[in-house]
Amino acid sequence: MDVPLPHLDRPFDYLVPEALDADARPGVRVKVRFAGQLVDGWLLERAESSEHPKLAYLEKVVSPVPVLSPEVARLARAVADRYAGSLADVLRLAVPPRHARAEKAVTTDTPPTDEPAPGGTEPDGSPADGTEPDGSPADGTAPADGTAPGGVPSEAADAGARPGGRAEVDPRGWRDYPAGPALLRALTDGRPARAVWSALPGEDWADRYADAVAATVAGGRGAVVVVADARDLDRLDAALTAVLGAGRHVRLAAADGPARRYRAFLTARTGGVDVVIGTRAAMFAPVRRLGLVAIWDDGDDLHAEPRAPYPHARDVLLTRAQLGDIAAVVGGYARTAEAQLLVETGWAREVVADRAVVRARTPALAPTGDDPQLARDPGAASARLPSLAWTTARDALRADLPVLVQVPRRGYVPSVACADCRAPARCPHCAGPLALPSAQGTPACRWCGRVAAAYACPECGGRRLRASVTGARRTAEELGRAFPGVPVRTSGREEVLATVPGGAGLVIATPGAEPVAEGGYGAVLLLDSWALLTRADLRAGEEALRRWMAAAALARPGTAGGRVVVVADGALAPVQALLRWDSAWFAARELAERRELGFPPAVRMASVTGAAEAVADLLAGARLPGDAEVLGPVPADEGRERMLVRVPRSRAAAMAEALHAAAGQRSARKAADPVRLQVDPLTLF
DNA sequence: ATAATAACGAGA
DNA sequence: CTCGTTATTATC
Repeated sequence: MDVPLPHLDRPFDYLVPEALDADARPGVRVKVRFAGQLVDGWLLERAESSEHPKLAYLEKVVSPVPVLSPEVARLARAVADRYAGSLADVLRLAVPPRHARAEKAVTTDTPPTDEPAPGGTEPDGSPADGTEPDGSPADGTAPADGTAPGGVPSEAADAGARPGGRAEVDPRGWRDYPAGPALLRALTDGRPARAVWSALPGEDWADRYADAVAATVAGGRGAVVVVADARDLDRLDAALTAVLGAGRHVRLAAADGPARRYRAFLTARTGGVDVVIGTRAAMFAPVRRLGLVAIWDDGDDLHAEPRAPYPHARDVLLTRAQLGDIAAVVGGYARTAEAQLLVETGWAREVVADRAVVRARTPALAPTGDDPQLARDPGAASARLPSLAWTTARDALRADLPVLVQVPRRGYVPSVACADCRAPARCPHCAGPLALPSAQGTPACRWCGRVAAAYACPECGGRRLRASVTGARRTAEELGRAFPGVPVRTSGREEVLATVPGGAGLVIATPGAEPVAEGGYGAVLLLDSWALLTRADLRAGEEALRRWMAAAALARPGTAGGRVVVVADGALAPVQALLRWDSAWFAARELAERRELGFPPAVRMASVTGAAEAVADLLAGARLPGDAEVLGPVPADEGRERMLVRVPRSRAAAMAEALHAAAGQRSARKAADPVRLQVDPLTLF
């Protein structure tokens, strides 16, 4: 039933009239009379009998095309359960709106097929097992030991284990990673390998993903690859066309428009192609014999769906892999704490290069203080640039190489940090972030609301606090004036450049919009790091490192003259991780810290947002697990407030179910005030 | 929205 | 105890 009300989140039985018998197959859209009115629905299953005494008849089959495949139906149910949401909400995300003309064009003579994936997907079965995608138990049972169910096999272990002379695929660039060739072989052999991939600087990630897809296709299976934005999609699209040839894959992105999107969706659904790439709209793409799901740059917040129930592309893909014995690759230049958890629980193996290879590929990286007084060079002074940054840029331009300058976008909420050592100020009680309600006010926790009157910095004992963030844009523009005669290009919100030519030139870009330079940049300057590092966000450090690595990865190797200057204190952990090009180290540290503080992904959290009484009402009705902690309330937008519920990961399913049931009780008695439920919200503050 | 069902209370 | 009325709940 296509109604999002949580108390109606279950199947309903209807009689199928004779006339609709042929068309009424599982997966079609239908219209039924429900509570006196016609509503849209999904035909999930045909059955001989029903428990229900008096049934109404199906009103209409909207289209005979069974757009909802059994695999996706099962996935959608699992995703709804994980995120305390309704199946109808997930299906709205999973199946794009129907476009009649596109449907006519695609479904001329290609009937959809529903063979289960070789891993054994049962149509309409209950969840395969109680394991979360990261290998931790969903409830109670002991965690799996080190033997990963589908880790990347070692070279020795799988020699000769391949079924009858399957095609070999050239591992190409995957040879740079010791576990790379084995990963590709596993994909070709149809084994559910699971990898967390740390890409080398300068790596052509799109080519590597194209290789992985080609290996999967060579083994007779299909693939879904999700990227964050249109630019990454274009790049992957080109790489796949080069490797697979044209017409072997489709792209699925909301930005491509309703008709093209639905056409691509149907092409995949009807088996016209076995490979779907796209933005997060593609995470539910129906693919025959799905053998690989992959995501690039899983730390990008575009991977988080902004519509209920707010699923994250990485988690949807991992759930998908888990349900269907499907291989999974989570890749990026930087590693997220979530990916690190997959590695540490043994659910996935890491695919990383040896340190020697990393060193050979990495540009020369250096930190510099952000004190412009030190700048002796007149150009540097006028640009308010640290001397090292200025000379590095000048040298690259003299060598006729392009220079990339990364400048954070304006508009970050300034958080409060220690004025002496600049450590973010955290609540002594719950470790939430402190904020200043007014310029002269006392700092208060944005989580638990407690006032931290006598705050003392745990790092240095300092008692003074400061709010950071300085004018970033202006610095970058002045930079252009510091190098007269050099062409300046900008890439940002309005206009995003995909590539720039190889000669001398300045490129000023906001994070995520850095163009690829032909031959690589001679220098990359990472400015105003404080704006990134002091953001009031749990992921500030991780996010800063991710953005720096994405920019630094575009520089030439140090051996070819590539240099990166980060204007930040070299002692800070994210800066250290950048200098050593070791995001695995940082992710492990980050995850350990979050275990300590009780933050995701070490625990599962949910936020409940709405009018104060509504939030209290929902939580009062929720039969939460005994070890659940309720934090808050803290003020949210528009006079609403927010509470956080925290449980150990082993109680995640129970918490989601309890919250969904409580929301159901509220909607059943038509409680007017809406309450927003978010499991693993992207921002906790 | 509407029908069923449960709850309630007045009158036989 | 029964019937009619009203609140509640489920909605094939």
